[in-house]
Formats: sequence, structure tokens, C-alpha cells
Amino acid sequence: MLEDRRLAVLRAIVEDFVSTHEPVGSKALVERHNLGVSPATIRNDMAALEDEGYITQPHTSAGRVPTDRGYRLFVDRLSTVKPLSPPERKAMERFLADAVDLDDVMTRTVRLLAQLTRQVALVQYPSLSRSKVRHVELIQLSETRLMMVLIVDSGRVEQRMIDCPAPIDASVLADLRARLNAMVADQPFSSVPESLTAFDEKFANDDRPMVRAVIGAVLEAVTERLDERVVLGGTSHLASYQTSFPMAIQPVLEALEEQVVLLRLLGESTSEETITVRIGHENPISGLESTSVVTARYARAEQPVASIGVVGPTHMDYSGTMGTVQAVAQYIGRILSDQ
Amino acid sequence: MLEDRRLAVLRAIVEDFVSTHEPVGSKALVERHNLGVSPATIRNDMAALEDEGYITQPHTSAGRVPTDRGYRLFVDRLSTVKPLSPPERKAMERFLADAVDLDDVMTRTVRLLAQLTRQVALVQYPSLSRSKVRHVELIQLSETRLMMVLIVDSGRVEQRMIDCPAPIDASVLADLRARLNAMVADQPFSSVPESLTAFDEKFANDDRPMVRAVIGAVLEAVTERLDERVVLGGTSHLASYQTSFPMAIQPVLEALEEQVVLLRLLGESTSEETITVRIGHENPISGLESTSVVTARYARAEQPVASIGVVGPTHMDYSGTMGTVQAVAQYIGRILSDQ
DNA sequence: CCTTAGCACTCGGTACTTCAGAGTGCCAAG
DNA sequence: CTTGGCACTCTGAAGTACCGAGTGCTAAGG
Repeated sequence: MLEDRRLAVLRAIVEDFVSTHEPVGSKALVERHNLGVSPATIRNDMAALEDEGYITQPHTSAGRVPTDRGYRLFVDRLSTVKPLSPPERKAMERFLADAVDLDDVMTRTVRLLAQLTRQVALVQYPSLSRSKVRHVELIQLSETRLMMVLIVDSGRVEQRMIDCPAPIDASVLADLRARLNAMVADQPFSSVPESLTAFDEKFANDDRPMVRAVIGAVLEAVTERLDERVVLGGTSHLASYQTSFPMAIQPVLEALEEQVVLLRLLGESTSEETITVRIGHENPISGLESTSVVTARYARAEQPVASIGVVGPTHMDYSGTMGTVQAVAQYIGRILSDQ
Repeated sequence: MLEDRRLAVLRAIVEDFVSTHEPVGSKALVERHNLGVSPATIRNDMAALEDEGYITQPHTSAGRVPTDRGYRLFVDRLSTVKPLSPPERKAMERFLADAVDLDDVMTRTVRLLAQLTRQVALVQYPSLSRSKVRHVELIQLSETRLMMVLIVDSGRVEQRMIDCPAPIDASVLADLRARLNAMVADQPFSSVPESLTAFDEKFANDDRPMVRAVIGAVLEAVTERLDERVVLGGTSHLASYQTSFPMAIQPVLEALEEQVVLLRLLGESTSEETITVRIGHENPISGLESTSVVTARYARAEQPVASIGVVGPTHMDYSGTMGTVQAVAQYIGRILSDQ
């Protein structure tokens, strides 16, 4: 009962603070939310909440502001994932439906997400490590030069240049192409290395150097450079945060310039949940201590393949943001599965 | 004589303001630069310069600040393009030498440029419109589905999905591939459409729908979607400008999010010069009125193919920036020509 | 035991004033 | 044309006062 009211107070504080960006006091609280008690009572509750570390005072004579811990409780127990409004949903579908290829889907998604949430958006390309090979093509560019094009089931295309030690014979190349595809097509990336062990032994001695060069390129493509790509958008929204509340945007911009950081942001989702929220200092990345990150996985044909997310101030609208991120994740999953 | 000193004064004002970011007064000027005359004389010159619109006063009792026009004069007549320092040059060469493919070159270049100039860097991919086809590959993905991979001499790769109206015959496909390459390989993009007119007539009636689908894809790749790509980096430097001088970074960030804008920034170089400077309002793009843009072309095998550049505050170090941008442009031109 | 009215207290923000200093423009003399 | 002198302007810092929002505490009431 009492406990209930305290939570209600916390919720009210979070909601008010998120919408006004100003410390909220006991009087304003009873006026805006009908809590049925007097400001004095609220003050007692607030003192208790402060003792427990959920809220804090910027200075003695100011209202209260939620702490990271307060937001955490709010997200875990007090907020609901708000679905997209019908017009938003409609806008999303219309905007994404026009995408012509994978690059286009990713670019559009990041724009969409940034626009809907008014925050910085991150979109990760379907992970290669969870993908299958669709086809491998070998293209002769010059006498000793090949290009390998690896087509992934998600629509991604990887290419590598290969320099061969000796001039290439067209018929050998055709043979290699056919056998290679027989071997790796439809295989998940993870099992390609195994499939290709001792592959070169099936070829004539003279041809093995070339075969090995090709195998090397293929292996590199499926193992070494699984560099997951992340696209970023909506950074201009960062500038509007600082107007409302003190926060240095420079470190945030710096952090967001590193692909590695973006990958960590998206990658470290706690395993089970489809949607993950990391609040303020919970965030492991220096420079982003005063931001929150909301991420969601998306799946292709039921298999989770990558994540999308947004980065915003800790005082964000968690309900709305979580709803939007989730909705977009689900929808692009569907789009990718259709292909 | 007199005219000369006025120019010297303007130069001194620009240099001082660029380094201190504070309005510069007559007294400070004679102290820091040995102009051989008294502050009063400088004041007269300043008044004249102000009349001509080269400098201005933020408020009555402050020193002078260069106007866009002042910077323009400075750049045109008073500054020299400062070459990279040996360590910088060394750093550049080492950093770019490790690049493994075109994407890598572009990404590294943008990082390098942002780091050397401490500004926002833009790097444009080699333009397709000035490129030649190296090879066209057709890959059968399913019974009625093809992927076309177009390899450009600059190392860029474009791909398109093609849905054929009827099942594809492998031998027809091989024939098409061979003839298509005979037709377009080594051709500049601009002459491909002509080469392919009436190309389908060489095939049997039954195969023509497929041939036409392929031709359509190729034509689309070489004409319609010549979407020049631009990569962007170093946006965090924007945040440090505002500390020193009033400038809203939000509109700048917004503008830089649009590929179209980036292309205009890089594309509208005045034709002859290899290096172009656009100062403040000279800039045609809304949101960038208080920034300057320094761009340079780069060439591949003597042919200019695209541009790189930086965006920074109007009070930038023009000499150094121009030198850096030019050096980087020349160097990546050399790298690309080697491939 | 919880609630609440009353009250004293704290302290940030605003408004106002004052003051010093930097910088200018102008004038008259060299 | 240059320069020293001088009056003038205006910003920015520093100091002061004050209002008001907000709190914590206490004592009374349910």
C-alpha cells in the first residue's frame, strides 16, 4: 500500500522529469497527478526514495531528479512498452516498403528510427557469423588476378581480390568454381572452414597454388573479417539534448565514431530478452555514461541475426522508445525474411 | 605601400583571430606583429578595412573580427598552401598504406583527414560516371533469379538482383555472359548504353526476355543509380567549435546527414582549380552559412574521379587545412592508380 | 502508525548596480 | 601620413539584494 504509493511517486517523478526536463517538487507533483495526499506526505516518500538511491536533488532547494537506479526501477517495473501509433506504423511500413536492396533497407531503417525516436539510431547489418553462403563466384580480371564474390543469404555481398602466383587457366577456374560451390553453397559460415580442409588435394599439383589462394580468400571472408557493419544516423538530435540539460556531446560523438563501440553497444544485449535497455553508468562505454541505450534484436527467418537500437539521454521516454525500437526490429525482420 | 600595410594588417588580424578566437585590437596587433607603426595608425587602417567590409566589430568596444569577405581576400591573396610536416606526411603514408581494398582506403582516408585537420572530413568514392567497366558477372541464384555483379576499374563493385520471367538455361547464360563482357568490358560507363542498343536481337526469341532483364540491370547500374557515395567522419570536432565561438551545431549536423548535401559540397568545385575554398555564406547550403568548406579533387591515372574535403568554422587555419586536404587528395590518387 | 499543516531554513536564479579595462574615434600636432 | 592624447562606449566581472521554490522538521490529528 505504502510501497505502492512510493512507486507511484517515483513513476510520477520520472514522467514529469522526462517531459519537462526540470527537477520536480512535491507541490507540482500532487497538482499534476491526483495522488490523493498532501505535498508533505509526498515529501516523506521522496525522502525515502532518496535514501534508497532512486532520486536525488541537484541542489538543496530544488526538486528531485531520478537517478540511473530510479530509471532502472521505472523501466523494470513501472513502464509498459508502448506500441507505435497507427499513423507511425503506417509511415514505417510505407517508408521501408520501397527499399530495393539490403543497403537500402539498412539506410532507410536508420533514418526511420532516428526520426521516430528523435534520437541517435544504430542499425547493424545482418551478422555474417550467423549467415549461410548462397554462392561463391570467381571472376578473372587479368591473367593472374581474380576477384572472389561471396553472396550471403541475407543479401550481403563480400568481395576479395586474389593475386595468383601463376597464369590462370580458364577451364581449371571453371572446375574450381563448380566444386567450390558444391562444397560451400548453403553452408553456414561456421562450417565452411571444415568443409574446405584438404579441398586443394582434389586438384592437380600445378593448380594447387591458385586453389590455395582462393581458399584463403574464402576462409578470410567467412572467418577473419566478420566485421559487422553498423550504420548510424540522427546525430543532430544530440545537439538538442544539451539545450535542455547539461551534457557534453563531444565525448558522445567521439564514441559514436568508433565502429567497435557501436558494435559493443549493439552486441552486448543480454541473451534472452529481445529488447535491452542500458541506463547511464550501466553502459560500459566511456563517454556514454550519461546516455541510455535501447536495443532490440531482429531476426531473419526466425533466426536472430543482428540488432538495432538508439542512443539518447537518460531522461528519455522509455516506453515510447522501447515500443518504437521493437516495432522497427520486428518489421525489418519480416522484410528480410521475405527476400 | 599603404595598400601593402593594410593587407598586412588584415593578414595579422586573420592570423591572430584564428589562433585566439578572440576579437583583436590595435594594440595587441602591434605588439604581436612588428608592423613598425603605432596603434593609432593601425586603427586608421582598421577603419578603412571595416569600410571596405573586410573586418567588423562584434560590439563597439571590442576588437575586430574578419568577415567572410576578409577571409576570402586572405585566402586569395595572403595565404600560402602549407605542405604537410614530415611527421604528418609519414603518418599519412603509413596509415593509408595498410588499406586492403577500396572501402578500406575510403574509411581510412576520412579518419586521417579528420584527425590531421581536426575538422569534419568528407571523402567521396571514385565517381562511377567517370569510370570504366572492368567486368560483368552473372550469377544464377535460383531457377529464375540472377545476380549481376558489375566490377568497376576503380575497384568499386555494384550488384543488382534480377528476376527473370522464365527459367534460366545455363548455356544461354554462359553465352550471354561472354557476349556481354565482350561488349562492355573496358568501356567507360557513358558509352555502355550505346553499346547495348539492339544487343538483345542477337539472341533467340525465347531468350530475349531474360536478356532484356539483364540489359536493364546493367543500364540501371551505369546510368540511373550513379549514386555517388560519400563517407563522413570527425563530427565530434564540431562540438569543440562551439566552445570557442557561438555557432549552432545542430543545423550543421542536420545538413551533414544528407548524402545529397555532402555531394553538393564536394561536387560544386569550380572547374579548373584542384583545390576549392568556400567561405561562410558563399556556401550554398542552408545550415552551413557559418562554416567554410575546403575541397580538393583527386585523380586516378591522371583522370580526376572525385573529391575530398573538410568542413570547419570560418575561422579555420586555411593554410594548413588546404595543405592537408591537397596532400591527402594527391596521395590517395596515387594509391588508387597503383591498383 | 500514517498523514498533514505550519514554519523556519537553504539556496539558486534574477535583477540591479558598480567598476575596471579594453578598445575605439577624433583631433591636433609633428 | 603618422602619432600621442583624450574622451567616450560598452562588455564582462563582481558584488548585493531579494524573491520564491523547495525542503526537513515538528507537533497535532486521525
